[in-house]
Amino acid sequence: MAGLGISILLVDDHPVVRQGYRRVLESQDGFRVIAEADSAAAAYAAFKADAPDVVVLDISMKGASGLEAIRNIRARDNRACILVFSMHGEAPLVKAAFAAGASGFVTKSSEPSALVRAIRMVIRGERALSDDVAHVLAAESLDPQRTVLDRLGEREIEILRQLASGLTTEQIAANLHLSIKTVQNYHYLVKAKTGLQTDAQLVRLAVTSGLTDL
Amino acid sequence: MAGLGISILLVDDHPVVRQGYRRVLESQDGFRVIAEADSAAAAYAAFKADAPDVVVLDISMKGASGLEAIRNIRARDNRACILVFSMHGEAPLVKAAFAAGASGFVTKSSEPSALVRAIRMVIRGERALSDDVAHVLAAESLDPQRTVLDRLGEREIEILRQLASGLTTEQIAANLHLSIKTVQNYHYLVKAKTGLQTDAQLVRLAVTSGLTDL
DNA sequence: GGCCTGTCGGGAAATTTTCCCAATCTTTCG
DNA sequence: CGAAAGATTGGGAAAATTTCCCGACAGGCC
Repeated sequence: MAGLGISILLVDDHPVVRQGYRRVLESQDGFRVIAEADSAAAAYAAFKADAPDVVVLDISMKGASGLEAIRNIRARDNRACILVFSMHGEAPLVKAAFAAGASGFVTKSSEPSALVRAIRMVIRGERALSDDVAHVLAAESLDPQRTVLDRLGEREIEILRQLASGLTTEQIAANLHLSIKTVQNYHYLVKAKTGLQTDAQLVRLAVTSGLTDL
Repeated sequence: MAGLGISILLVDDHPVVRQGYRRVLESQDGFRVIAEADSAAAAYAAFKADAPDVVVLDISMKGASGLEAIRNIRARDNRACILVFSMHGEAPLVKAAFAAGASGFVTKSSEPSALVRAIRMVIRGERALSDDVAHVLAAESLDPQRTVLDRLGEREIEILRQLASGLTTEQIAANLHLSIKTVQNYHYLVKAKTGLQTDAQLVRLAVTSGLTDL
C-alpha cells in the first residue's frame, strides 16, 4: 500500500458517480483507486482488507450513516485519512464529520481539482476544506458565539426539535406545559438566532444536526 | 450534430459528478459530450446553442428545478431527447419528469451500463427506465391505494419541492414567475390535499418521497 | 357544445409572526 | 454578598401570512 503513489478507497452508494470519481482520480499522477464500497459496512470491511492511504467517502448514504463509517474506521486506526465528499456543506454536518474523525470535507459542488488538492492535503496530515465549506464555517466563527446550535438554549433546542419532527405549536405547548405564545416566541427566537428564514430551513438544520431524523 | 455518433449535453450542478459522467460516456464508442451545464437556465441556453442529440440531466439542482428545464427544452423542440439521471427514483418524481416531457429516467444507483443503454434507447425513440424505477412504478400501479403525492398536480409538486428545499415564498414566486399570492395558494392547497398541518411535515414528506434531499 | 381539471390570482376574515417589553429564576463572578 | 448576565416564561400590537372562498381562462374529453 505504501511506496508507489497514493492508494484510495472510494465510498459512495451511486455506482455511476463512483465510476466517475475513479476516472477523475486515476487521471492524477500517483493516485490509485484500490477499492470501492457502496455502504458504511462495506467501507469498513474494505478498509480492514485493503488499508488504503486515504478514504474518500460520501457522507449521505442509504442505510447506516457515513458518520458511522468514519467512527468505525477511526476506532480501528486513528491515523486513518478520511476525506468526506458530500452533497451538502452545512456547518453542523461538517462539524459532525470532523467530530467523528474526518480529516477533510469537500462538497460535490467544488471543482474536481479541489478534491484532488484536498486528497494531497490530508495525506500530508493537513486538514482540508473546500472553499464553500470554509466560508460557511468562517462566517459562523466571526459571530461572537460559535456554532449555530451552540447559541441556542436548552428550551430553544427542544422547541426546534419538536417543530422539526412535525408537531404543531399547540402540541408542543401541551407537551412542554407552555402557553402557545411562549412556543411562538421560541420559534421566532430560533429563527432569529440561526438566521434562517423558513421552517423548512429549520427542519433541514435539525435533521443535518442530528437533532431529529426523518 | 448528426452523422458521426451521438452528441450529448450534460446537465448537473456538481462539477466532479459531471466530470465523471463525461469520462464514462466518452469511453463509449460514438458518444460525444459536446456541452455541459450546471443549472436549468444554462441547460436551456446550451440546448439552443448546441442542438445535442440527447440531454442527460440531473433533476435535482439548486435554484430552478430540472423539471423547468425539461419543459423549456420541450417547448422549443418537442422531439428533444431528454434522459433524467437522478439520485432518487420515487414514483412521484418519475411521473413529474415524464409529464414534463422526459424520454427516460435512470437513477444514479444504477450501473453505468444502464445509463449507456438508456441513452441508446431514447435515441431510438423508445422510453427508458432503469430497473429500480420500473419496479417502483410497477409496485405502485398494482397498489390500489395511491400515494398522497399522486393527488397533487405538477405545479403543486413543484411548489412543494421548492418549499421543502428551504426557499421562501418570494423566491419561489420569482423562480416560477408567479405572484406571491399564487404560491401561497398552492402552499395551502398542498397542505389541504395531503392532510398535513405544518411545513415541517411537508418537508418530511418531500424528502421521504425523494422530491428533494437534505 | 358542455364538463372537468389544472393553473393563476383577488378578497377578507382569521390566525400567526414579528418584535417589543417585563417578571422570574439561575448562574456566575468580582 | 450583590451586581450582571442570561435563560425562561408570557403580554401587547402592528405587520404579515394563512385560510378558504371565489372567478377567469386554458386545455382535454365525451
